[in-house]
Amino acid sequence: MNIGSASRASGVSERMIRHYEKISLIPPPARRDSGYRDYSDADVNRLHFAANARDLGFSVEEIRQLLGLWGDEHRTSADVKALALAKAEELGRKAEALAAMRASLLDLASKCHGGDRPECPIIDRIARTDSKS
Amino acid sequence: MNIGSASRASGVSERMIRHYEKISLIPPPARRDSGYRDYSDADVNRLHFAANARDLGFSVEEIRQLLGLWGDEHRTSADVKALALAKAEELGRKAEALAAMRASLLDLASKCHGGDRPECPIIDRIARTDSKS
DNA sequence: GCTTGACCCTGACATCGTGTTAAGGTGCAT
DNA sequence: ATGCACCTTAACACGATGTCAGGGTCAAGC
Repeated sequence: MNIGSASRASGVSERMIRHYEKISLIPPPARRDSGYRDYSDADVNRLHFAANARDLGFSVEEIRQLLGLWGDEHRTSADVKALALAKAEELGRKAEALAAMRASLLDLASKCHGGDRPECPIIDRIARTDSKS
Repeated sequence: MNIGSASRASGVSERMIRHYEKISLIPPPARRDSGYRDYSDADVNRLHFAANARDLGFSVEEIRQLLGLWGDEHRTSADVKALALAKAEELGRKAEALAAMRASLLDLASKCHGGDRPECPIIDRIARTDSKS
């Protein structure tokens, strides 16, 4: 299977397939005489696994860990669970940070009449030297 | 004022002050005979404004817009409010996406006993070809 | 056989915000 | 005058991805 088909079958762009190969996230596939990459079904499954993990917010290095655990006879489900919970906590922290920024902006906006005069508490607040609200 | 003092006074790292100058986010400061950058209080205020906006989650290009509005005699507070509300919405969308990923992970983890056996619904789910839960 | 268009190859540059490091010049206090 | 803290520019790196350029390959239709 050529890279284009593998890309469509796995949901990973051609660009990223080549990238994952370069950083050894996936093993180099077979090559035809022409030099074209030739992917097996197992290769495509691996790519699909990576795409799914990426969609769950895992970084490339974490995907590397997960790929190592995937199909490892000696893995324990505790290993995987710990990874998932740690990632969940990290995502939670990021989401909270964004929500806090959003709340600050909405608070500022609520104090701004929004008319065509220049007075604007948003700008005033951003310009303040004593940073905190 | 040298760049180190300006950095401490504004909360922008020296690295980023030079970067902001290179991308014309801030005007080039005066130079001493030695070539050292020499910042005025106005320069520092501008940097501080940028730092505050950055902390609120604005991108460099958005900070450029805000700097244009800051001190613009003809600005309307509606301009600024629209920018703030658009940014708040964007932050909200990002936060929701992270929260959704987090929920998926927690859901998977709750179905994983976490013991020392290899059975693991997390891995099984990530490996599935029909992506969606 | 030849052309055409779709596909593939590698390599390089861009993004965004920031860190780090290297190799050198300056300013000031002892 | 020595040393240390500070400044200068420039370059390379991250992480994940896009895009472009300049080429080779393959299969189908003429």
